[in-house]
This record gives sequence, structure tokens and C-alpha cells, in this order.
Amino acid sequence: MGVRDRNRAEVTAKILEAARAEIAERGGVGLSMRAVARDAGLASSAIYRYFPTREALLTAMVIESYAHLDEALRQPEGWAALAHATRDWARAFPHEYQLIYGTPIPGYAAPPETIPSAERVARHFLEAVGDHDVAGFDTPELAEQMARLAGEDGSRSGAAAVLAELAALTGFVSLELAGHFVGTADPADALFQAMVARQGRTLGTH
Amino acid sequence: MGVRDRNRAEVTAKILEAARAEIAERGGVGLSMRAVARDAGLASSAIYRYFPTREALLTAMVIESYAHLDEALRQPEGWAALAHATRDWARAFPHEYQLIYGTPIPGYAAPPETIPSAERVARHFLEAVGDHDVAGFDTPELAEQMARLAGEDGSRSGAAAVLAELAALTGFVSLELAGHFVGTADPADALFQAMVARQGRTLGTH
DNA sequence: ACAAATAGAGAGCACCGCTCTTGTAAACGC
DNA sequence: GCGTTTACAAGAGCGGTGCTCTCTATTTGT
Repeated sequence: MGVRDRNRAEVTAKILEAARAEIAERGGVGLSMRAVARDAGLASSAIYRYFPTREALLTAMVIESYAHLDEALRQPEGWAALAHATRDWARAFPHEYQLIYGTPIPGYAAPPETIPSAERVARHFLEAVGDHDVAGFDTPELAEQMARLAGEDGSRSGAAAVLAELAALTGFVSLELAGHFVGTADPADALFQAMVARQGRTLGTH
Repeated sequence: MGVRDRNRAEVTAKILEAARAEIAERGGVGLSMRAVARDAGLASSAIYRYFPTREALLTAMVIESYAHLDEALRQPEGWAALAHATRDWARAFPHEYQLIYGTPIPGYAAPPETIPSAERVARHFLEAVGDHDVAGFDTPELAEQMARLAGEDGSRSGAAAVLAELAALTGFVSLELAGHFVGTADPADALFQAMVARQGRTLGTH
């Protein structure tokens, strides 16, 4: 790796850093290639040498955000702790959260290379639940679909239930961030607590 | 109401229709005032006589979408039927769904006038569950927050549980629309069915 | 030392939200 | 009936966007 490549890596890092700041402030849809280029000290055209399209830069940011969330879920143990950590992280970095779990940016479909990052996050929750079965999620179709995710010795109904409860978790956080609870469950802490407790009962985490 | 006003109403309707088509095709974030004006047969500047900002037009579309969903939930009875109708509607009109339950458009906060429309949708689900209590959602904080939503003779823990399960429902649909189930629960019908059944058990709908 | 590959800058295209000015036609007051 | 006010539509324009093309300077491999 020559000087050329090192410089290239440095400039790339600078672009990513600028993009991170832009997203933190204005969100994913508001990400402007020109603004990022400006912040990185480049002409607006030069940024396309590093990221051929806005979409490519966005993809890099999605992967970064997954890694960031993954890190936030390293030490919490058990479903409830993971759920609370996820909500806390989402409220601390709402734009990063929405980059991952929010409405896909139009014309932007999550590219395959983000899937491993997404799965790494899900693994925390799968491990927290362990390998026991969950009643109601043990249908033949689900068993077939969950085979890969559950692995050799994991419970397939458990994996299905975890997926469903992850949907509930992200749904709750998304609604909260969007302000849908304002007239009713605001602040939403009590409702969240009750929901997480219900999830524990559903998943058999006790 | 003179001829003047009638014309104004007609042009407004034309604009809304064009906006509806634009959103159906390109989504809320992709809504372009200029494109809508073109479709409505107006100069790009003339549209601002009817909707002072893009945000105002978007708000009108949000209210329309709520009404559209509300209509789709008129005849289904019971939680499971309502849940399936919601998912079906979301898959038929994904951009309208995301306009309502997706990531808020940056710089756009759901204005207060959309709240009644949102509540009208929620009412379907509240009525489906009825007025019985739901274990685990009967904390003092929730009781206080749910007082208005539950009404005089409604169950407050029931209302809280409905809110939580609505979050689960929208979370599931949002993840499905965003393609998050692609590597795992795809198609997501079986998982959805299992989740709805679980919701029925949680809410005591039988 | 020289050809090839690479990085950056600048101009430009077609689009965006929005504003300001100008022309016109309908409604109103007398 | 006529002048005035008011509503509306159009056009030009501002500063922004993603992205491309061309041109120049620098670094690289040989």
C-alpha cells in the first residue's frame, strides 16, 4: 500500500466523518453530496472519485450505523436490557436509527452488503432469548424460513418470535421518534416498560 | 360561494389529485411542487397560491392518507381482521403508509391538525378490543396517560396495550416494506399471522 | 525520462423550493 | 357603465441539488 492509497484512505475517512456530521444534523434524506464535499475540503465534483453516487455514500453510512448500534448492544444482557439500550441509542442518535430502521430513502433499496451488519445486531437479541421454543411460532413455514437464522441447535420458533418482537421494538421506537405518542403516551417510558415486560413473557425470558 | 370559490376548489382538487399520483409513484420525500403544478396544468409559481409551502401540501396528503386508511378499516371486525387489513392496505399503497407511519420527512413535523385523523384510525383498534383490562398494562402512570384515550367507561390498561400492539403492527409492516425480512421471513405472511395471533392472546381477544 | 494512471477543479445540465414582478381578467362600488 | 380593487396566473430569477464532462496537475510504473 503506497502513499497514494494511504492518502485515498485518509480522504475517504474525512468524507465519512463529514457525512456522519451531516446525517447527525440533517438526517439521511438531507444528506447533500455538495455539503459533504465542502466539509471535507473538496470540490463538489471530487467526492465522486470516492463515492460514485449518493447512494453509495448512504450505504457506507448505513453500515457504519449498524456497527454503532451493534457496539451499543455489546454489554447489555437479556432481552429487557437490550431493548432499553436500543431505545436509548435511538433517542441519542435518531437520524442514525432512522437511517437503519426508518423509511427507506426513495430510490434507495438496502443493498445486500448491509445484510450481515443487520444480522449482527439481531444476533444479540437471538442469543438473549436462547434456544427455547416459543408457543405460537412453531408452524412448518416458519420452521423452514428460520432454519438458517436459528442455526443447527437453535430454536426456530424462538427465532421467529424474536423477529416479531424486534418488529414490535423498532415499531415502538419509530413511533416515539416520529412523535406519534405525543397526545397519549408521552413520555413513553411507562408504555415502553410495559411492552418490554410483555415481550419477556411472550419470549419466556425470566 | 361564488364562481370564484368554486373554481378555486376545483383547482385545489386538481392539485391534490396530482399530488396523490406523485406520491403513489415517488413517495412523500419525492414530492415535487413543480411536478405537481405541471400535472395540474399550472405554472410552477401558481401552485403556491393554493399551498403556501411544500409542507402544507404534504400535510393535506397526510390527512388524506389517514382518511384513506380509515376507510379501509371500516368493515373489518376484530383485531386480527383489522391488522390484516392494515397490512394489505400498506402493501397496496406503500407510499401512503410511509407518509403516515414512516420516518418523518426532515424539517417536517406532523402538525397538530393531523392528530384527529390519526386518532380516528386508532379508534377502530380500540373498539375491537373493547373495554376489558389487559394484565401488565395497569400501572398508575399509564392509567393517567390513557384517561383521555380510553374515555369514561373504557379500560385504560386496554388502551395502553392497544397502543403498544399498534406499535408492533406498524413496526412489522414498516420492516416488511423496507425489505428487512428478505433474508429470513420472506414472504412474511406466516410470521405476520403468528404475530397477530400472539397479539390476540395478549389483548384477550377471543 | 516518459507514458499512463489518477486526483482535483470548474463549468455546465436539468432539476428543486420559493419569491418577486408583471400582465390580465373578473368582481365590486358608485 | 366605468373606474378601482382584488385574485390569479405566468415568467424570470436566486441559491440549492445530483451528477457529468473536460481540462490540468501530480504521482506512478517502467
